[in-house]
Amino acid sequence: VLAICASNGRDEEAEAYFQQMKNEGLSANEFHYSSLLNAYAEKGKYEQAEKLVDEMKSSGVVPNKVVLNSLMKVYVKSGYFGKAKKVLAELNNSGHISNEVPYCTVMHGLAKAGKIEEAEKVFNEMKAKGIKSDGYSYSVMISSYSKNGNFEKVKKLAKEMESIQVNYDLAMMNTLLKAYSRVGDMECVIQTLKKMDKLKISPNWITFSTLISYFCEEKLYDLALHTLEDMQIKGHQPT
RNA sequence: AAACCGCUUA
Repeated sequence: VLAICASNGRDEEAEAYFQQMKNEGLSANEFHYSSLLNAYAEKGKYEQAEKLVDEMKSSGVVPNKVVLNSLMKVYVKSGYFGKAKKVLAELNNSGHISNEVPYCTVMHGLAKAGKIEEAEKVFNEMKAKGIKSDGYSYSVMISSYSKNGNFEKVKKLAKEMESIQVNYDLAMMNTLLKAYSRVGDMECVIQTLKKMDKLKISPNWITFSTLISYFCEEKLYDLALHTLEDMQIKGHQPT
């Protein structure tokens, strides 16, 4: 049954099996709960998810961090940020937070909803807790700020990010590049590119198209063309 | 064993 739930995982089938289990008086373990909860999370059925968590608590199953994490995801998805933050606090108190991921989930949700100040609060809280930040959180914040047009914040965060040791990767670089191009800071764009080169991070087509459109905006058509050629050399198709 | 994050109107 375990295997069936997991591999069918995503759908109503899992729910059906779960019901069947209960009807037969079998006790569900946390594995069952989490896979089912995930199915709910996927569909944004937050009431169901909430009920499930209550149920599992009352039946003595301890919600592990995966479960709580999934629950948070549902809340964020449905716009219940207050509840999401409560779950987050719960995670905190029980010392279940091993990384920044849960914070990022909330932050991202807040940022997407345009509640950037809230997101920043979460962000600061995270830092205050001394949770190691490997750059994902910065990515989230930077891109939200650049979307919001808050360029000072973008720069500040970017600097801050550079001052700590972060694991740069492609998505990060793309985030930075996009943010810089929105700010229109050519210097930083170039610097970022150099850094990419140094770190042997190879650009993908998103990188290229970000660059090209930025260059075009800056009327640097030669550069844009050059970038385009580069792109083809690396085997990317221009679209 | 399972879930989760950032470039996605790029």
